[in-house]
Amino acid sequence: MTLKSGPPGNSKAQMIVEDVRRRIVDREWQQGDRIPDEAELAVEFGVARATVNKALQILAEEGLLDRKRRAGTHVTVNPARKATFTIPIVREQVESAGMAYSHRVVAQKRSPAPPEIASRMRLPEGAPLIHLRTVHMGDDQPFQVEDRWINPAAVPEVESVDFRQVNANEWLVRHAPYLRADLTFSAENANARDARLLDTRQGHALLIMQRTTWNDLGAITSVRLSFYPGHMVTTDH
Amino acid sequence: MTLKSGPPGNSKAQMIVEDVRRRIVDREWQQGDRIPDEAELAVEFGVARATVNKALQILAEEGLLDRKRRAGTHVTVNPARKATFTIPIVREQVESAGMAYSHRVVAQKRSPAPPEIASRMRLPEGAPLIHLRTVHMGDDQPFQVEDRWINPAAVPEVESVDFRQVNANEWLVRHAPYLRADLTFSAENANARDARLLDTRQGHALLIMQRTTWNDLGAITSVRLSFYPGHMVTTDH
DNA sequence: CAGTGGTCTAGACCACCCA
DNA sequence: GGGTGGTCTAGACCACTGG
Repeated sequence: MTLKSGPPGNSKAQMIVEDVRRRIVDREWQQGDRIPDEAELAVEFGVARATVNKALQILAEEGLLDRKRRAGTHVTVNPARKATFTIPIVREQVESAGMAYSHRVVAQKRSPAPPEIASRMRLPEGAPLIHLRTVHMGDDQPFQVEDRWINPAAVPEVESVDFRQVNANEWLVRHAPYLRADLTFSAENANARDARLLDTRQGHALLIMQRTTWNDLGAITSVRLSFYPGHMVTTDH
Repeated sequence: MTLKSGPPGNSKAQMIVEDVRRRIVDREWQQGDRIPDEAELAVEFGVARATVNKALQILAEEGLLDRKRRAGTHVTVNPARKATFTIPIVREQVESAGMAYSHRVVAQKRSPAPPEIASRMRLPEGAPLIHLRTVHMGDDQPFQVEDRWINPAAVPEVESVDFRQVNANEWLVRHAPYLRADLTFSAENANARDARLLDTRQGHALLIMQRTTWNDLGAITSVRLSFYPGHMVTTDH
């Protein structure tokens, strides 16, 4: 068999990905089955082994295949598949919804790390940090409350920035690339301050996204985003 | 320069990934800068161009680099980076927390698709579906409420399964591989039924995860998971 | 149109690990 | 020990697009 030229999957590797995925979805190859090895598939598809290898690695990353040396390639039994989503930049998010973006810094001060933040950033309790609280708005309606801690030890230039004038989110994105990030979703009832800042009722369920980033000097920033009630976060397609 | 053999990054491509990422984090290459082309880097690192290509493609997928033919490779200006997380299997999640898993099917019946579900599954309103409501428990405490709609048109075998005996989550995972999935996070105040099933107060903020999957025959299933208050979902590292 | 990334190939050697 | 995937290479041709 050769690759069907069908409604193009573009590259040969991509076409093999789609063909193999289809065989799995159609249960032609069932969960747990061992599939032919790379050399056989290379002959079947009429391509080099490296091309088959690339395709199967993509499917393995997706979680559809399990690959082991000597044991061969098997269809995953419990395909606990992965989802990806893009970490949004608030301003772009607001503007892509057709609204005018603005933000307001509610508080900015130096402050020693409280226990919870220190643990999340893996810093000693009481480490000197900068604490910011910002409201992000679309068409002057509150959209998201940002509660951010920044570690000057990891980003020395931050000392001289006035975040009342520059959006912290974007300044950090441009000046402090990170190596590693943690991201957590949860839900909380709006407390009095959240409710006031978001212009909503106390007790309303809020989607909370917490993110901490690190570079080689340590934690850069830890931020807790509270979204306006009803907001949804969706994975990429 | 050749690759440092350092505290192994394993493969050459992976070492190049780490070296380039470090140059960006150290701001040796700044946002917007054009970096040397593949051929130059291949010489610098002492490897074949294909190896550099693989490394740079990984960094481009991560969102750190922008690559265009003829224009070359640039450091992304707004690195809206991606996060991935693994879609959990409830039972494994409970058991990995050291608790005994059990589940209870609260309701199972055939039911025409209500408007919201039909739209989410891209089916005509009123399409014949199977509706399941299940409570998942750890050590006999409610952990998650699952509200699931299954489309027999996409998974004919489902007609003969008794989900009181078999966990729907796992049965589907094993018998109905999917091609595409949607995933959405939001927060809602517990309604009376959620509160009763989760053994908590009405109004408590719940993290909601909604997922819909498709194969080539159409939507397979759409499920709405309500987590016990305080639950967090975290990305992979 | 020419420089750059995208992809493929044939071959090679290696690393792992099951039998 | 031997079969399998993991990776690399040198070279080639192509596709896109910026100058």
